Amino acid sequence: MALRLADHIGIENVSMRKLAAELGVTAMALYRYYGSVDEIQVAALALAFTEVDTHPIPGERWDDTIRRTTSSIREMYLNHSTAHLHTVESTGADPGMEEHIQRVYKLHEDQGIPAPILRKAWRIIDAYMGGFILGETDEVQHRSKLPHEETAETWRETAAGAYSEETFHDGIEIIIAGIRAMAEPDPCDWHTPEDPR
Amino acid sequence: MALRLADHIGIENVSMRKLAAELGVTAMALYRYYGSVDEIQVAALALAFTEVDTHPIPGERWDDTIRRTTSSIREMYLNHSTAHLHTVESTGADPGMEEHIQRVYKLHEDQGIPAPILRKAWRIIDAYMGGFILGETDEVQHRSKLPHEETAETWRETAAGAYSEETFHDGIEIIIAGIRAMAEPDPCDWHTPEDPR
DNA sequence: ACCTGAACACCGTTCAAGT
DNA sequence: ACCTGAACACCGTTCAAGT
Repeated sequence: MALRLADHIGIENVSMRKLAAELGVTAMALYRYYGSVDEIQVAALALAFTEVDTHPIPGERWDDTIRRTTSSIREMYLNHSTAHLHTVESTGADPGMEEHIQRVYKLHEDQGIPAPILRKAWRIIDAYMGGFILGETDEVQHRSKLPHEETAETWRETAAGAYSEETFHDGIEIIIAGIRAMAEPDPCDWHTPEDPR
Repeated sequence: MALRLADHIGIENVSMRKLAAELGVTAMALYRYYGSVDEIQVAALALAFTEVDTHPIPGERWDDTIRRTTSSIREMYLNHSTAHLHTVESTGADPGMEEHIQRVYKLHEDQGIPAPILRKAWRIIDAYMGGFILGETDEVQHRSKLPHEETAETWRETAAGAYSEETFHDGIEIIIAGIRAMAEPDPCDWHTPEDPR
């Protein structure tokens, strides 16, 4: 499959010809199933997203759901860091990605988060995740070939060590705090309903 | 120059051969000045970043500095939205980008923000900016060719309208609020010093 | 010093042709 | 229905050769 090949050589190097060769077939045969090489890329990305933990946990609080799902997404990208999935330009309009977005959205909707809060929270988390993953996978990529000076200035240190699990959670906590501040005076005790049956 | 050509055809379509033709020269001549096509891309990105407003304003408060510089970066990317600069993979290690990072970092350092606060704030803002710009420029790109259904479900609406000036500022405000919460009980009255001369 | 031409090893995609 | 071969119009990059 395209994702396995991407793990080996990077998604940007998955060409019609190489993928076809891997499948023991000619490149042109792939056009029966995918319209272009970009379509194969977003299909591989959507497949990777099926590995993300988005199942509902009865009684789970909304902020714990955010911590769990965002961590799972980050881990998925790290697991496939050699595949450079962050370089895939997904419009979000393709069916595989839509399914994932819808699943997470429903999770929070069912928790009873008011729609305007959810909208704003969604947007900032989406942007933060995208940026963090972009930066972190790039850094994982280039870390080894950096000069790694001991006498680095503070600003350089900050820019270079910008990505780690701790940093990721710091950001998520800041955002959760910001959402609480935004929702005031709502006590924010939204949570996944207990299993009704 | 490469940036002008990128504005016309998109940076990902700026090839050695096309750029050389534009300059009335052969593609191979460019290798005297740039080692590869990727080098030309980050040079174009660095050039675009010189358009960003990062000058110090005596007396300006730290949060206003954040609002000003982040807005300016976003506007720069929007001004060059046809160039798809967000697709450029910059390691941050190239001289042009380093200069920009250093300038903004010093701005906040001179305001007296404590180093640990600045580090955390920098990281989350960097990630948020990266993700927002990635999402917004992609959306600007694909907006016209989306189905644009009137009967869209809420989740789809949220994902689609995720990027606008208002949304951008909402996110920045949430982050600023989060930084204040993180710094407590510090009153956070950091600001650019008055001109000493 | 600076530029060129030809070449190499690739791409994505189309399309008529095969079974 | 599904796959192939050949072709087209591109790439980035190398390198010996020109002035």
